Amino acid sequence: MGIVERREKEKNRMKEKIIKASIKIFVKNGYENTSMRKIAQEIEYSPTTIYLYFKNKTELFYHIHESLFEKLYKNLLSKTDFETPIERLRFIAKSFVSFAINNKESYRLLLVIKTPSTDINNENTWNFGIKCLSLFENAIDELQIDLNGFQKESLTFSLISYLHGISSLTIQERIPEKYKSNIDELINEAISLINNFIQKIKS
Amino acid sequence: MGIVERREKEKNRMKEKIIKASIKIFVKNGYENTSMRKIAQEIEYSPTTIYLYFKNKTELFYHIHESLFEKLYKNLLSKTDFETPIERLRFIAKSFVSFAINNKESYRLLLVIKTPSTDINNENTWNFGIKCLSLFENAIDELQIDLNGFQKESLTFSLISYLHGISSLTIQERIPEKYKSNIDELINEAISLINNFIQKIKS
DNA sequence: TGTTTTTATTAACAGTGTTAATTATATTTG
DNA sequence: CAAATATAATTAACACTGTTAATAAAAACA
Repeated sequence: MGIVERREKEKNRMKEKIIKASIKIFVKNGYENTSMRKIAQEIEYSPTTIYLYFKNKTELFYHIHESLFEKLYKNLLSKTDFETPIERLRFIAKSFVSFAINNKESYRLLLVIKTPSTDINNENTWNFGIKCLSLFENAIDELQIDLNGFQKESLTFSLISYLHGISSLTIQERIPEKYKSNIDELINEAISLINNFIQKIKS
Repeated sequence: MGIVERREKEKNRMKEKIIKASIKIFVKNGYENTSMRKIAQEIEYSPTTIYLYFKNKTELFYHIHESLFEKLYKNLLSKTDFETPIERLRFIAKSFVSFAINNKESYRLLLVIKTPSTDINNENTWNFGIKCLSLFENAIDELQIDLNGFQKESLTFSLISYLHGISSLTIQERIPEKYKSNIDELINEAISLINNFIQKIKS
């Protein structure tokens, strides 16, 4: 059954082609300013062809979402050798914010815009998102501190909330001038805050 | 010149009418799902009439933006008598996150969505936004701690970033189940973190 | 070759922000 | 008061949007 196999392959290649073009358009224009017609133009097919491979814009976006998370994940893992556990955590935190600032539209698509469908929030469809979270969780784990019954997840979420707050306020340009300070400094603060919080738990 | 005066008044009344209807629609449907036609329907005028009072959707949104910030501001000020300065800070912080969670779409319009125009980021047009920030700044001020040369603004921004991170991740439903913990607990953590950070600066 | 299945396209619908042209309503002037 | 002018509101239209139904083209199977 070589034919069936080839057609399967061609179908996947077409899907990839659409996704690749979509990423380009989505990242360039954001979600709302990306139209099916623009994507179609990019791949030189008619707009409705896309609907033969993806149910709708939402479903297409999900694939882009995943692949953008993968990109973030790779960024967080771009360095793996560290002297101390705290340095690892610091690196991941800095990389996270750097990614947001250097890939504004990607970050918006990932964590800022309203999810076009609740389906995306399905845990099963958050493969690389979960992986990113796990990186933080592991880094905190590696600090080998006795959390004294305190929830590790809670601490992880705290750190991520803080980093996301810095990132999103920055890229959405919702910060008045006087508050705009050195981002590096802020991240160091974030780590300090977490660090001190840990100290407090220990004692 | 009573006629000119009356016409001026009528113009303002019409503007108010449009703004009031717009708030309703914007808060109900979000920015993207609010159309000029829907607003027009609400006030029982033709869609293009709105353009006689506001340049475009963006300019109309700016007025809504301001009035939503005012609403937030009033929330943060809904209690003013406190035993200790730290309790004041805690109240403001809690109120901020509560506002976000109880007024999701309002909060999205205020601080999450991509600003439709850079004009909105003009400092002059952020009256109540600045006021909200000042509340935090003052509350931190009142702690009467020696920041030891550390920037007060930086600390304020840190706290707000953290609170915004918690708020936006929560209402945008970007948090996997296992990380969803008690919001109150998280806010207390936020204060603790800030507190501990302050302690560290002092020493 | 003829028939069936798959793939792609065109036409269409209801919706969007916004502008230009037109009508209706006041106000001012003769 | 009637005519001319200024203001307010409306309708028609344009170029977009996501998406579906109907049609055409291409490929696979008989």
